Amino acid sequence: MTEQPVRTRYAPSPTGDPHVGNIRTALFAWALARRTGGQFLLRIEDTDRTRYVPSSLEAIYESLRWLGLDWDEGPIVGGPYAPYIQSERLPYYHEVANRLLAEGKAYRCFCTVERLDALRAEQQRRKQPPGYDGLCRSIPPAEAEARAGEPHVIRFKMPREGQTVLRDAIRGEVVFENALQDDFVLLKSDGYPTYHLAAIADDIAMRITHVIRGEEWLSSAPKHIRLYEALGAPEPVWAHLPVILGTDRKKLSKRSGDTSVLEYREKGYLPEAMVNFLALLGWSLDDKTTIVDRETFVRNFSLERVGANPAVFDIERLDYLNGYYIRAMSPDRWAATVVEWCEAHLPSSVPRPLDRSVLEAAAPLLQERVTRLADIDDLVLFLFTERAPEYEPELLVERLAGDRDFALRVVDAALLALDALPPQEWTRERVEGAVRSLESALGTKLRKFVAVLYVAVMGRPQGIPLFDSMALLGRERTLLRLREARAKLERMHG
RNA sequence: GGCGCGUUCGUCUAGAGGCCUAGGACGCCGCCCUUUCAAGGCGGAGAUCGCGGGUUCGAAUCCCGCACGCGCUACCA
Repeated sequence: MTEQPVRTRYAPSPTGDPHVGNIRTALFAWALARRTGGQFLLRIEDTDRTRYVPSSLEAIYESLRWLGLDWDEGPIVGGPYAPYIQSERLPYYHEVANRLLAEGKAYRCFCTVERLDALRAEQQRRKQPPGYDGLCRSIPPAEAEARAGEPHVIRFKMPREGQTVLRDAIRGEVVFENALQDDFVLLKSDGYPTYHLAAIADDIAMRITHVIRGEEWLSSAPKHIRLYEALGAPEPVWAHLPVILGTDRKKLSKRSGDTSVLEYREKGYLPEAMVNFLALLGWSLDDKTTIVDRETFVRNFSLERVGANPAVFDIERLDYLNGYYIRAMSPDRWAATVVEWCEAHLPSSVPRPLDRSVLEAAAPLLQERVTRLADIDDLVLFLFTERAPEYEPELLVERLAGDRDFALRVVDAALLALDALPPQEWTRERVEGAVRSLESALGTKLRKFVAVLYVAVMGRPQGIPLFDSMALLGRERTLLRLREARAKLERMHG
């Protein structure tokens, strides 16, 4: 509905790698900005020096880049409201706090941490709503100014009566009793602002029109609404996104599964799959659509179609989408993806650079059986080793009801038929012909005995098609592996 | 404890009073295809719409209560 260009922002705090729930918020904020032809900003909220993790800055940029969420203003790219890192904007927050102080909308509080702790403990013991009791609110301004050199914080004067109404784009009206709110801290004693001050002061300064954030902020919305009012700024459109839960229905965290966005990249998930997955976690296009590419998402996104109920992060849906996008790739792009992935992920014992022609030939075979890029590893490793990857002899007869003698006959027959193929005739077609000839030689259907050959060649009973595998492997390595399999079978009996 | 949000197949969801004997997708089961594994095709099971009251000719859809889940309750974000 919103056709006016909108300004949204993603404002993470650098306390670690961005989590999927967090990045979903970024995705929605980004989509709304793009959809309306507005701007999407990135702002770093590093006002808690004790939780600061330097490496997370790069992780934030990398996560956004990976998913294609480009920011119009923010770190690196700059913008008219720079700087976009809060620790570089301290003077501005002091200015805002002082203005509130001067207008009597805030006050200095000299209460010690000890008193606050004791107060909270007492309130809990008496089962009273916790919160600052407003002791320092009554200190005469003149006295407070005289004591300005002492350690203190600056608190906001919340109204003590009446209600504050939040009009949320996703949840409708939410009413809060002012009597239940307390005078929250604006400026900490270390001179840094709290989230409340910094976020709102910046949202105002940066002309943010739509504040899209997680549900965990819903409870503090009245504080923010009152701050907007005190600063004489028009309220933005608020939208509190539901939380994302783990399979255990608890808020997604390290305990209930992987949460770091970058970890999904390392496991071989495609950004387009992740975007599609995240887009449908809380938002829907209609009653049928489940494949939503980035463009479709942007073109159709609206806050009106975002649900208010928490969603479970179901990895199986992500897997499905990832497989879908892998199969949807053009053969060329897929081949390039395979080469790049293998160069970076095959064991270091495999010499580089890898043989591109082998990987390019295997690519189409991989495309229809890979869910995550990491699945490629086990599927192609056998092509880059002299012998078959290590395997137990029992594996050779596993699908033959343990019939060792039969397995031996299969291998012998295969050896005979394949050895008869001269090197220049070692093609997929001829290999297939040779192997299929075993049907009559052994008097059994191919499917009844191929498993032995799969294991002999690739060390596992399943993988990419056998004839292609043998063709790619070449005559010598194939025969070598069959002979080794034979030796294993002979030794087995015991 | 208080305040707030939420509650449709196992999961993501469609549904904004009659189109719902509740639709789609993932997953699951079966069949087909097939050199393994997949992929693909076809079909199936699966939600008395958290529970209880209302309002209405009629409620998944509106109202109230309850239950449960989650969030917040810091000089953290």
